[in-house]
Amino acid sequence: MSGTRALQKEKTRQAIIQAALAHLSADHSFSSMSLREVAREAGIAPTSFYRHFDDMEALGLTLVDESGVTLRSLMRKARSRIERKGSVIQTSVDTFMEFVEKNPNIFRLLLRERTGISPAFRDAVAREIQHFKEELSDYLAQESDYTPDQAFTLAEGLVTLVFNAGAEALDLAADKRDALKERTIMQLRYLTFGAKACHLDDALNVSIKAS
Amino acid sequence: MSGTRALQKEKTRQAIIQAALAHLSADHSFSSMSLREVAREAGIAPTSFYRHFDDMEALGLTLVDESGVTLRSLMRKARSRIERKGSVIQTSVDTFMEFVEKNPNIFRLLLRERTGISPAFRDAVAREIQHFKEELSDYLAQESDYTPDQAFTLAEGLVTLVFNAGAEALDLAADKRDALKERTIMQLRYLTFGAKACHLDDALNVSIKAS
DNA sequence: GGCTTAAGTGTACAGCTGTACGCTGGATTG
DNA sequence: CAATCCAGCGTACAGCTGTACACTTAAGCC
Repeated sequence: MSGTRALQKEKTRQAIIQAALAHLSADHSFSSMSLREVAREAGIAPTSFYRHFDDMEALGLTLVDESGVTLRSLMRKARSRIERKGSVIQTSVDTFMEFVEKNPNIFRLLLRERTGISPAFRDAVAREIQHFKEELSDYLAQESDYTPDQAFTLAEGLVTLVFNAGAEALDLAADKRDALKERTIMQLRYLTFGAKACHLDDALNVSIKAS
Repeated sequence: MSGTRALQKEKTRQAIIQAALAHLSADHSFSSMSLREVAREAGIAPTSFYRHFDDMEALGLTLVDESGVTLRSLMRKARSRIERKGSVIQTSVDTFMEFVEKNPNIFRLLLRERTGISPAFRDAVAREIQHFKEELSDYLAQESDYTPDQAFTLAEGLVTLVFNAGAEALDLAADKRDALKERTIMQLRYLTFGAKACHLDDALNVSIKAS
């Protein structure tokens, strides 16, 4: 029961995971990656792969799950930063952009498999993003007094804008990245301000919606 | 010079293009499509493919260009609808969603290759979307009196939200699609309203930005 | 200390891929 | 009419893929 065996197994399992992540890049996606390629990179025989995963799809789903863990720890970090410093929007964007810069490959994985070939992948990524939206929605509903629907609509918009900015930042030179970041921040402000106004509006039973 | 020959050539060229488009679906992307597959579907020998395109990438770029044509005709249509009926946001979303529903495969192509493996593809798609942003930006700047920067920032946000909604609509049942459409419209309203407010704000030299 | 279990190996095979090459037959040209 | 061109074909080949199968060898167990 000491687990010399189990320990070694876990070690090569991690080697496989790391090999797959390492091979991700702008010019190499997970779906274009072969089982043999991963095995080669991990330093094992192709057939040994099966001792750890049923097939490449199973490995991919594991990667998505792992990236979910990373993302959620990121969110917790952002929240504590907000509680210390205040500015929700600025902090969120900074934190997210930091994540994209530090984990471009994980982000690329999510980005690509979100619209990829495998239904299981698409679902897994969609679930991660949905988490993101819901957590932000809860936070917003609690801070201001939006209705649940309004909070979710706003949160969804914010997440969409930030996520997309991250995607564009990936391929951008550092100087243009700052401009993008600024535009994104403005867009988030517009959205938040509009939501607030519309909320007050509803409360007063007036309508700006026709505008 | 009558062109029986050239005519036939154009015909099989179109057959190739149509074969590629027809084979696109939720579970089959362009990048996962082989040259032989396209040739089979088009009813020609694999090697005949080379009489028309250098390789699959060249065919892909052609498809992206064609989709650009479709998109731009779409925009013109939307604009004339707006001039007749008025509501910018509602009309834009309706038109775009109609496009996505009628040309899911073209939209999938753009969506996937935007984050794909090939730099040429990514650039081509980015250029199409940039067109979109710029045309909308011009339109906004002309209708209201935003500064060019503000107009572009707003346009970019709007395009991002609509494009993403289209992507999500692809995999959604019809009943949930309506809810998504409604949320998207609200988000666009928030964004537009916030931009307007912020613009007036700037003009008066006050600041809501700290909010 | 012997028996069992299982992670990792090497070989093998069928099926797919892109594409080089030489040919054919009908349209085009002079 | 004869000469040329060229879209489309069939064959061929090397290189890659996933994975079935039988094996070794070291750890775990009684």
